[in-house]
Amino acid sequence: MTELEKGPTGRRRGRGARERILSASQQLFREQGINRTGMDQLCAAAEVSKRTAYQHFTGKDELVAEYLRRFDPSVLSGVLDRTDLTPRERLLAAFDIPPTTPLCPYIGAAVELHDPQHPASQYARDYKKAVAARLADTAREAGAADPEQLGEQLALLLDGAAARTRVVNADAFPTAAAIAAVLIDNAIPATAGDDQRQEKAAN
Amino acid sequence: MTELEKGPTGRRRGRGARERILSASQQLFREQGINRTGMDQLCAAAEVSKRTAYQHFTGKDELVAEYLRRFDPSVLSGVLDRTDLTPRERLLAAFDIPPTTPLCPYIGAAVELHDPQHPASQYARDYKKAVAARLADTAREAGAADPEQLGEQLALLLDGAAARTRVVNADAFPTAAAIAAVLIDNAIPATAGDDQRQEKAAN
DNA sequence: TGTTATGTACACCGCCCTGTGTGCTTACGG
DNA sequence: CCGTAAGCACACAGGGCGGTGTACATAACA
Repeated sequence: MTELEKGPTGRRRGRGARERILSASQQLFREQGINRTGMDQLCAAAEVSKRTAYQHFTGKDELVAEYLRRFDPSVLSGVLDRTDLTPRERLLAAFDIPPTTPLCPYIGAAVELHDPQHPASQYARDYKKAVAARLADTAREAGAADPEQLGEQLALLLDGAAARTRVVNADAFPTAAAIAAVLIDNAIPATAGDDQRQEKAAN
Repeated sequence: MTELEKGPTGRRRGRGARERILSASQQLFREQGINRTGMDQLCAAAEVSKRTAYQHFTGKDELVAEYLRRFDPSVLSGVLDRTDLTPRERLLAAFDIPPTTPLCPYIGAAVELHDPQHPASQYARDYKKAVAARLADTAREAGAADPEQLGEQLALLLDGAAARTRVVNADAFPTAAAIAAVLIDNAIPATAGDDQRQEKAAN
């Protein structure tokens, strides 16, 4: 990526600086955090002059908010939209995250910025609610008795796994997946599933 | 508080500056975060000269680490040590946190500092493991089939509730408590409990 | 009483941060 | 080919940060 594709729309004549900036943000904000990544370093990594960066974004705050908006299609939605899996399998697949992912950036942004009014914090809040809603949708599709509750529970498990992985420095997603399996099997009436019917002590 | 009690041990002749510094840390680090709280502001709040602060702590890093060490006895241990509750009730009581608590400071520190080698991060890691161990002990006492697993699961739920409460800006501990109830009832064999024996679909 | 540990007041340093001002170069589109 | 918008290089402002040096005040204890 970042191979100076000048942008899909045809506008912007030069070499797409904005894309490079956002691409570098993805990497640096994840690796180092938001507060510990200066604009100088970020512009250097993006091979963009600082002046140009501030012509694309009014300030770091706006850049951070825009950086957060670049995760939507990729992370979770892809899993929940897969049609080759049963709804129950999709819910469980949400916990099969590759061990490379360091920490949910939304949690990181909310903690680092520490201001609920910050646009990035607001977006993080919206996103988290949207994830819970999507999980609830899939839960409903899977025949859960109380889809909203199950969606909220699974969202909490995802957040817990992300946070605990960060703090303890060990992958906590398998534990979360085990809990999710119990919750899902408990929430789906016995008649709902077709092939997915193990006993609840899946361990 | 902060009424210049000169310290219980009798040592330290002046007015207890160290206590005031740590007391102010508790408040400011929680309210504003670590990175967003400068030493100037902290010293002003503690009514302590900056020079004195740096005579008590070699640097901000050491102060942060010491600040984290001031939670141990109060937060969770108190609940798990209560003898007037059954082990199962104690496990559930861990999720009855007052809505005042903003965020688990250990998660906040680990995210803000962003360096696993930082002494405060290491202490946060140790503490989180200790909490899981204590939960496992209580789980064993409650007769759980796999106490370590249940302890780790409950710890993950606590972290998830804390993180999600912060991001979504709404209390997530009731949801976590509901999950905990399911897990506990699933993990404890039917013959173990005496009075604590409801069916698993507690909802 | 005097010594010493403790705390204070205040100025100061160097660093890095976000953010700009100015003038120059490049690439695209007509 | 030229005009213009996009990008670049560089220096700098202004401020907050962590941290220190110096000289002075006070409290505890001998």
